[in-house]
Amino acid sequence: MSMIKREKGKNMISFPNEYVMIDIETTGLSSEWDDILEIGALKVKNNEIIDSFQSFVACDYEIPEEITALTGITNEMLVGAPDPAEAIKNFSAFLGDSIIIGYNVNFDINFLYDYSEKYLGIKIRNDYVDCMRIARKLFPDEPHHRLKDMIKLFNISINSSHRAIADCEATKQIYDKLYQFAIDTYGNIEEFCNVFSRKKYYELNAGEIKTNKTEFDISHPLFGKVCVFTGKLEKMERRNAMQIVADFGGIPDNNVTRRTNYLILGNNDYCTTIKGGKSTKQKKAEELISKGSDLIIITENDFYDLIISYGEGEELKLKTNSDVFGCCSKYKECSDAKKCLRTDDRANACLYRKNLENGKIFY
DNA sequence: TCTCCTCGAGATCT
DNA sequence: CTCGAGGAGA
Repeated sequence: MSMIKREKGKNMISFPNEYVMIDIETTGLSSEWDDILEIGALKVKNNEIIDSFQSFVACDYEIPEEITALTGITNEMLVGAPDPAEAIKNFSAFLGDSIIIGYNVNFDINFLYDYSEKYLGIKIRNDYVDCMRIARKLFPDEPHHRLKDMIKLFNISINSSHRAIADCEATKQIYDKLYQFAIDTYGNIEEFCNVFSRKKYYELNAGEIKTNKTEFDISHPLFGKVCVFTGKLEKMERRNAMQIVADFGGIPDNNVTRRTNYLILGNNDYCTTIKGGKSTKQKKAEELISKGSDLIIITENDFYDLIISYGEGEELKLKTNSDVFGCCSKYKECSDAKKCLRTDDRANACLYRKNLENGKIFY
C-alpha cells in the first residue's frame, strides 16, 4: 500500500568500498501484496566482509509452492523465527546509515522500506547503488543482465542460489568484478562515473560525436554540411547515423538553426503529441527554407542513398588536415593539425573554403 | 540554447 | 524501476 511516494535515498552510480550488501527472499514480486521470508546482509569495509546478518521472518500463511521450489524455504524452516517487527528492527540496527548495495536493489529496498515504516515508523533514506544498473552500463551488449547472467559472465561459483546470504556473496563478487572492469575500461572510477552520471549519458549530444577519419571526399553532399535528425530512424540508431555524417566530414547537430543544411526525417508516427503532423524541427526548417536558407529536408531513405553513393565516382580527398585547417583563420595558430579534427572546426574550414576562389587548399 | 517535463518501451526482483 | 525520445517554455 504505497499510495505515498517512498522517500528513499539517492540512487548512485559509484563504487563505495564501505557499504552493506543486501538481499531478501519474499513470497512474491509485489511489495504491496507479498511478504519478506528472509533477510541477508553483509557489512563491507575496505572491500572486505567484516560482518554478516541473516534472519528468517515468521510467516503465518502457507508459502506458495513456486517460492519454496525457487528458494528452498519452507514454513517449517520459519518456525520460531522473529516476527516481521523484530526482524526489521534487527536488520535496521545492522544497517545503520550505511550505503546500501544490491542487485536490482530497488526491489529489496521497497520491501524493507515498507516494513521499516510500518513496524518502526522509520523511513529508510540510505543512499544506494544498484549493481544491475551498473552492469547494464558496463555491458550494454549483453542480451540480459539478470543476476544469473552476471554470475555466468564472471564465472562466479555460488553455493545455494536464491538464498539471501548466498546471493549477497555472489552480488559482492559481481560488484568487485564490475569495479575492476570499470577501472580497466575507463582508467579510473571517477571517469566512469562522470561518463555515466545522468545527463551526459542520456543526452545524445551531436557536438560530442567525433570521427577518426583523416581523409574526406569533399565532393560528397554531406561534407561540411550541418545535419539534423528528427523522428525515429527505422533502420539505424540516431547516434550511428550522426557518426556516419561525421565520418563523411559532415557536422551532426541537435537542432535546426540558420547553419543547418540537411534535416533528415525519421518516423514520427509513434509520437502521440505529433499525431502525423510535423515536428517543431520540421516546421522551423520549412520556415528557414522559405526565407531562402541553404537547407533541404530529406527522408530517411534519401539519407541512405547519400551514404551508399559514398566511394563511387570521382573522389577528391584531403591528404592532410593541415592543408585545410592551416588556412582557417580561426585555427591557424594551432600547430597540431590533429587538434583541429573536430566537426566544428571542419565547418569553419568549409566556410572558409567557400570564400576562396577555388580549391587551392585541396588536392 | 538550455533545462525540465511527459510518454512509451523494456527489464528485473521472488 | 531506467532510459531514450521529442516537446514546451524561459
